[in-house]
Amino acid sequence: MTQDGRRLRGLRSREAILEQAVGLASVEGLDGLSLGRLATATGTSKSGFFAHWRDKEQLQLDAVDWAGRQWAERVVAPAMQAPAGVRRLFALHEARLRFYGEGVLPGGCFFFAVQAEFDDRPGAVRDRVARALREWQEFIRRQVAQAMALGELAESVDAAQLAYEIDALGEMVIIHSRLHDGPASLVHSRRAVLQRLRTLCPDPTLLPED
Amino acid sequence: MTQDGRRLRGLRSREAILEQAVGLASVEGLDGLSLGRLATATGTSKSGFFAHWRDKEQLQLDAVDWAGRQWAERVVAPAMQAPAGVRRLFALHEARLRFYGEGVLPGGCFFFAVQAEFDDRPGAVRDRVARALREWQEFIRRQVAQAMALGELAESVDAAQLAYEIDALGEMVIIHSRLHDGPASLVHSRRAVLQRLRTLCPDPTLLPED
DNA sequence: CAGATATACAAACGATCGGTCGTTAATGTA
DNA sequence: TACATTAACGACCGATCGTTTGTATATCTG
Repeated sequence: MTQDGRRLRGLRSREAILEQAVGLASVEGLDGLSLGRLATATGTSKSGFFAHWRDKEQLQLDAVDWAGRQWAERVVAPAMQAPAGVRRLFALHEARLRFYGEGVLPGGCFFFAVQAEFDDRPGAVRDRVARALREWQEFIRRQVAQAMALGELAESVDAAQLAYEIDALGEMVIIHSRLHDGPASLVHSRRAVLQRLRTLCPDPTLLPED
Repeated sequence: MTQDGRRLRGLRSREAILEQAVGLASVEGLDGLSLGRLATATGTSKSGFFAHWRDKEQLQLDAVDWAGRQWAERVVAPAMQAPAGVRRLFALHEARLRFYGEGVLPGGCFFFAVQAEFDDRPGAVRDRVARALREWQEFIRRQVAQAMALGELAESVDAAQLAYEIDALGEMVIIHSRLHDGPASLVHSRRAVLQRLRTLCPDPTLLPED
């Protein structure tokens, strides 16, 4: 093996720290997360972080990337196994709800917490978050367009509009499930998207009834 | 006049401080808002706050109430002038979008910022926020039920489900408009709710076409 | 093996945090 | 008029914040 000592250990602890950081940030935000608490949670020292990152902002930027990769692996990738079109579109929404429902992150959703924190605070972190969310929104829009091309959605559909609605109904789960409804929010969100797609789909049998 | 001196001045500055606090909290959250910055913004001293509130949490609780009153005056009240039923329901959504679009609060929406901050943090503030949002959700649900009773919405409608969808599409505007789309988000949100209501309404002429 | 590099730490820095204390002056009450 | 209350302040407290410095050591590179 080429490297089994310092380098690998460094990578490992780097990954471990980022995982903890993303988890904690999903609860208290990326700025609300203090280096002191992160050190306690990872069982290391505050000053040790500066061997990996120049300052807190660099750590925040890497945390955003890490959360994006986690989302790609745990939400996007599973959904891509469904056949392209309206089924994949709904699989995407269900994978998202599963991600929330399983409590993968203690705060529910990293990006929700972070965008609420940084939407009014200019800077590199805000730009990185905005880009990630723009790519996600654009990804949904492409799935809608593909479903239209396959004839699985009415031609009258406005792809950007439908993508906006699906994303809104997904994002809303975090707010509602944590603050009052609990699991009822998941049901509402699932049903809303399902019925919306079934209405627009010439062949509703492609989708579950309920 | 019964009081024109110390008492009234106290009330005035109390209100002025709360207004500033709600505005700042819509940007950086209720906890992200520090007493030092609030003092600077209001042109007073930190220690002066403790003549009005026992500690920061009491100020936060009053800020939640103040924001709730502002919402009632600037969103609910105007919408109540529309005739009951599906028109009032849509007027409610439009009043909300107007509130956001006019930039009444520098951060867009107080409750959005605060619920993202406190949804995972037990305590009195979280409970107060949760109650306010539950009442708001319940208020929308009653408007849906009333529209159904008036025969302006199909009987097959699930009131809680529709209320959830309308609220989700309203809340989402804050995220999207601040982080990427800008005004396009307002258009998407308006259209989504309008078309949803028109589909469910036996007499779509009650609502604008677009 | 020698020297550079990478990982990690404890200790301390100035700044800022929420909060306390003592004081002053204006006002309301008896 | 005498006294209690209220609004507001400056000075200061201990805690915590992000960050810097210096140091020790394990690992790579030559």
